[in-house]
Amino acid sequence: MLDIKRIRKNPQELIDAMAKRRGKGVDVSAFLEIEERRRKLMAEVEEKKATRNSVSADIAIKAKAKEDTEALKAAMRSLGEEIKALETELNALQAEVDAFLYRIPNIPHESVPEGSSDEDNVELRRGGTPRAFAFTPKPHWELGEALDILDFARAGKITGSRFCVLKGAGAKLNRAIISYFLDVHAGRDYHEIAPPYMVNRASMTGTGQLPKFAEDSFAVSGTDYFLIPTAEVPITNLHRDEILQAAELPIRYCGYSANFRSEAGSAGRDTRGLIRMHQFDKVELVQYTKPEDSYAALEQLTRDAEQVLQGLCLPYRVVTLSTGDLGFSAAKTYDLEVWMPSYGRYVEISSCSNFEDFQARRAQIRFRRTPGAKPELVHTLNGSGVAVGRTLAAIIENYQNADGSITVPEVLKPYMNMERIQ
RNA sequence: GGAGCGAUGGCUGAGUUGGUCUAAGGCGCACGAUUGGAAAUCGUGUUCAGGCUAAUACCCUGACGAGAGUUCGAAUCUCUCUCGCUCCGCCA
Repeated sequence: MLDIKRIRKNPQELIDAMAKRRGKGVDVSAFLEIEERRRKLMAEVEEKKATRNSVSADIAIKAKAKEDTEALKAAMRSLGEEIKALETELNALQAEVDAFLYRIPNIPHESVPEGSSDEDNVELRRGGTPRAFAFTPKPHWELGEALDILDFARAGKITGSRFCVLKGAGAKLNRAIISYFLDVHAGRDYHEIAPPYMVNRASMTGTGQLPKFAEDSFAVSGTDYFLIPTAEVPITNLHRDEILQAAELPIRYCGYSANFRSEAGSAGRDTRGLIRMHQFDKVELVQYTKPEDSYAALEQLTRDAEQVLQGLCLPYRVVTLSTGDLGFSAAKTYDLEVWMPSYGRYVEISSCSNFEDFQARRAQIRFRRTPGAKPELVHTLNGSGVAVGRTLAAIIENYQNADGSITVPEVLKPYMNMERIQ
């Protein structure tokens, strides 16, 4: 959510930002008109309330002095009805203003390249080199099924499409990846969190999944809970409605969770393999920082995420998302993309974003610069560190051998107690 | 699922025969005094949001878990909901 005062003061900034995002235009002038009416009406209501408050105080004094207060009470009765009617109108306007504010995306940072889509993302750097295979590499779903470590058919039977059953060494490899990621990050000053996999509506609103993207999440029937689409939601909401102390910042968390996404609108895309699942594992990194530190933190967070790919010796690259590809809540995002032989290209495996105060304003996460100072909004950041399912796929493909076996990456051997999966 | 109790500021904790209550006291914190310096002590101050505004000044409005109601007036009375605790039941 953006600062309404900032929009009032500089509507052009918002108009320009929306143009850069190439999204459907938000009608800024219509918004400003409603907001103007809201403020006028609010002033009117407050004035009437001030009258009622002072007269009510008079009534108390007169009643004590045994004077007649019936006339005043009658006058206040009708004033009360007036106030009630105006407040109903005011609430409606407030709801309109809120609905608008909750659906405006964040303003991209000035360093974000302008563009219309992911084709305009800018490559920043690469790590490792795609392996030159002496044989024709197979996709991970073929290798996985042949080794009987991935079972899509039975997942389809017991649940449905876009689910997968991991078996034997596949399940173990998945577990090894999670443990390795957590050990790396928790060993570098990220406090480990094991969050709930369901959250309430306020949490989903706090990080920006609601109200605009309700169809992307799974709601739990009979409750007001949602399955988390990412651990970002519970971990960023950990400090919702809190005022932190400056000395506590930056706060750095890492956490593993399963993630659930409806993948509405992606029918037909990535239908084979582990790339696009309704349920997938991920280790997430989250930071809360002072505003002036957030862009340095974004660089660091991205490096921290990259480290596990380097550890696994997986070829990857880092791209800066263009304004057209930037997510709703983010001001700036770096994607980490891993080399996927079956796709013949780099595939997103992590998304590292600075949300500035966009989520903090929604979730009311603040801090005091010095004891007694006025609370200010923190900046929030997060990044995958990294997606586990896609890592599993990348390992299977990049570490495959001519005979269809998979060599276990060096750093995972201590977790696996095996050299290869065959 | 059943019964009972509770939710107040950064924290703790009064206030529930409705009326100068944003709300005592304490802790914490800030500033000052004291001190060679510190501790201790003393004094003063210290909620947040919105509106107005050049203003983080003044003034006005709102907020005592959330929402609705009664009333001239609600932390206080009524209803609904959420969360927490205790006991019972069930259960990995």
